[in-house]
Amino acid sequence: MNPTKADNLTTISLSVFRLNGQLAEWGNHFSHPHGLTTARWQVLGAIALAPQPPNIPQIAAMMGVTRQGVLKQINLLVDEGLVQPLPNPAHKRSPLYVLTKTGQATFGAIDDRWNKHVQKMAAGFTGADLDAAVRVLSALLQFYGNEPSP
Amino acid sequence: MNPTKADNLTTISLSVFRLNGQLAEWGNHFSHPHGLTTARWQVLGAIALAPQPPNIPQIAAMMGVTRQGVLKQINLLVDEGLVQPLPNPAHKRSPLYVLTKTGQATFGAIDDRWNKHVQKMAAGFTGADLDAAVRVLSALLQFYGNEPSP
DNA sequence: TCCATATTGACAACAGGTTTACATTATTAG
DNA sequence: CTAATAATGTAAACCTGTTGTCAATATGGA
Repeated sequence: MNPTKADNLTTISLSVFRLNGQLAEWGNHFSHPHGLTTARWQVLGAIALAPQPPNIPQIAAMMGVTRQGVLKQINLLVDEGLVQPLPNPAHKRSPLYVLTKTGQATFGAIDDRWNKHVQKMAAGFTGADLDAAVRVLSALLQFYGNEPSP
Repeated sequence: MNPTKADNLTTISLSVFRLNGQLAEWGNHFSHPHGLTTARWQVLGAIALAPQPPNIPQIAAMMGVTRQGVLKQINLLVDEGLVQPLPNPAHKRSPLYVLTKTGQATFGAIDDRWNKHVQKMAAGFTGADLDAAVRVLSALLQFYGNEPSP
């Protein structure tokens, strides 16, 4: 008998756990030539793609993690010279963060490689399947992001 | 302009990271009344659903994590009386693990609740979308599980 | 049988993240 | 303006998982 819709939701949940681990490991290898890890790459991306220089809580909100978690990576990225704190005129204790010249070059290079990678991968999928997967994952994010568990 | 297939793959990748965090947190709440965490629940499930009592490396392979990671949870589950080591006739140092009476009752109860949960959730999705999502995630698992990153 | 190899458990060190807690700074209500 | 409240940075403890390392046990080929 075919899997029910409920069975598929279980499969998807388990796949997310497993794929998270695989993606994080793959990302560590992928970003290693640039001197990054998956975590630092994501923080770099959050800063690079923000419409305005963000502070730490804004980066955390964008990534869906806690500000304390972001803090560790930010401090490392500042030490490494990829990210630079700007004085925040609106909040003396909460600097805004921007990429340094080096940070921009690094993120530009890895983002190019990533885009080439997904363009290659995309050939293996139909547009309809990818659209459906985006719909399903977005709905799950919406649900589990708001639902106070029973 | 509509997102390209490559854009959707990027969206899916970021969604997996974020959904992993949300699911883990939700699972901690969901399993808390049973005295479990998401991690222990998964280990319990791996043992419960194995066709034969597994040893630690087999559980790790089933879950896609390292045997050392499983070891920590197993030792806790044994201490809590949910899991029991059996002497392994085929390998003196590698016991097989089964659920205790308590472990079976606990897993049965939480698995029932989970199944009720996904059955409710399933109403919000079309069968076609869920099938497509399973296809996409399975293909990604296949790819990232085998690909030595460039 | 005996030895090289692989498997496995165990432990330590590390990475990434969360929670808790506290001090400092902004914001807002009164 | 002042006092309560919220937001933020910072640090420490913990959870989960990884890698690296070692010792003990199986396994298989000579």
